[in-house]
Amino acid sequence: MFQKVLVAEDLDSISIAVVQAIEDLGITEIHHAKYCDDALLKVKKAIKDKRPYDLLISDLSFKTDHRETQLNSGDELIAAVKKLQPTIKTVVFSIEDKSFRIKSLFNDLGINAYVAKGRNSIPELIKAIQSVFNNNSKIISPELSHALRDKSLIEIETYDILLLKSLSKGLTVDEIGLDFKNSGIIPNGGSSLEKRISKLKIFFKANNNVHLIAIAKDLGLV
Amino acid sequence: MFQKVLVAEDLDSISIAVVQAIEDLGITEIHHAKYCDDALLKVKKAIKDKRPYDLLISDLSFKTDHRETQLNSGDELIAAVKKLQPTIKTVVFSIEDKSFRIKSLFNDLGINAYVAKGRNSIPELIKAIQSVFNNNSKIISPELSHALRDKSLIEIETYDILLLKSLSKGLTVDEIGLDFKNSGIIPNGGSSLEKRISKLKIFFKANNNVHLIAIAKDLGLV
DNA sequence: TCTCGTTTTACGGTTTTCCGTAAAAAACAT
DNA sequence: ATGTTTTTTACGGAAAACCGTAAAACGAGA
Repeated sequence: MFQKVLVAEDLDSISIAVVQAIEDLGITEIHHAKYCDDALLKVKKAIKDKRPYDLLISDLSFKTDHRETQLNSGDELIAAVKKLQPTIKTVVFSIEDKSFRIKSLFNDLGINAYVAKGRNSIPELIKAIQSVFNNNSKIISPELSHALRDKSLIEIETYDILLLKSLSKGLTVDEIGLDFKNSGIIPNGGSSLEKRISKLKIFFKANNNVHLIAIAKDLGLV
Repeated sequence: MFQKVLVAEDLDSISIAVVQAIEDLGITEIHHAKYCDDALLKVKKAIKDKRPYDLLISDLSFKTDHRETQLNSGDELIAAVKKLQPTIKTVVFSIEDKSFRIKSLFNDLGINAYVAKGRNSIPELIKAIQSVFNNNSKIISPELSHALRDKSLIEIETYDILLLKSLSKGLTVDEIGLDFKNSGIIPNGGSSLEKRISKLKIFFKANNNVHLIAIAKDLGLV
């Protein structure tokens, strides 16, 4: 089994159970960080000491508080950690259930497993850790197994997200066009932007821009 | 200390720590439900057996899954329980941090304490339970103590929420007017609706309707 | 009942969205 | 190079949002 494990999780109510579960797996060296920044520091130190972590278990969203932080999400933490230690195994443990998000974790960040926090998630987490140790990859909670197969969101790209974000900031189409032009983003013609928004409205079955943003917010796209 | 306590919490990773914490308080009779419906059943049975619960600790949001449920949130659960047993003490333990929401829990549902899930929430939960036992009320996590004082959201009423919800469903102002007329909600004239929306836009510093709904979504108003 | 003040509604003009069609530009294959 | 397809942009008209002003309806107090 893994020797040295790091848990990044802000909620104490959750980290207690996670750490306990890992202990029950017979892992003795377990460290825990409540902030992404602290987690990264621990990873750095472990590498420096020539005793790197075998496994990182991370949440995705972290509460913001008084403290100034560099890294603000599990995504950023994992990206930063993998830069320092590309071979580390990673398991994400989060409440997030949007296939769009989960897919990008596997494809863009190359995580090894995704376990959704739920009514029976601790046993699932255990199984996922064991599976990752046996060199399996792309482990995912049973109730979300559809997420990786789900084709429906694959055509929503960064450009669309940026467009939705601009709309949600209250910009008009004209203003977005200018903004994109200044940032060198294409297409940026008013008509193209309208067309793209129109496509999104059809895709999400939205009646108008207001409806579209409401849906995008619900899906966690923006 | 309380004799008999019920915990309503869907996430196993959290309920483990909560139950442990309550055990450490010396409470021996602790029950736990993963669904609101189950929690209500337990309350009913306890009343029938003439051994009602002294305290209910509940989460607010519960995941939906395959199971059909009557009650879908902690709000609904607490309302239903208080109907059967008005004197029961209630503590809400949730990630929610919108002052609008928390205020309504105290004012409309009459909860005794609100503890925000966070980096140090288990000790806070313990303190809150002890405080409620000593007949204190309106206990709230330190980082949210501003929420009850916060005047800013007090003038946003049910009517405004309904209006924002209608907008977020993609209805036009005309359609909302008709809808309100059919439901006997006043005012329902197009001009009045526009004026009200305009007020909301000023209040929330929104550029247009799209922006307004984006903000409302962020605040958890709709 | 009358008056004053507030709320609700009506109306008109401007801007923006919304939704077609079509031209221009770019990407691609042969 | 040349023709074809796809993408991007331009344009125009109808609908809705946007925003100010003014009339009508309502409610409380004298």
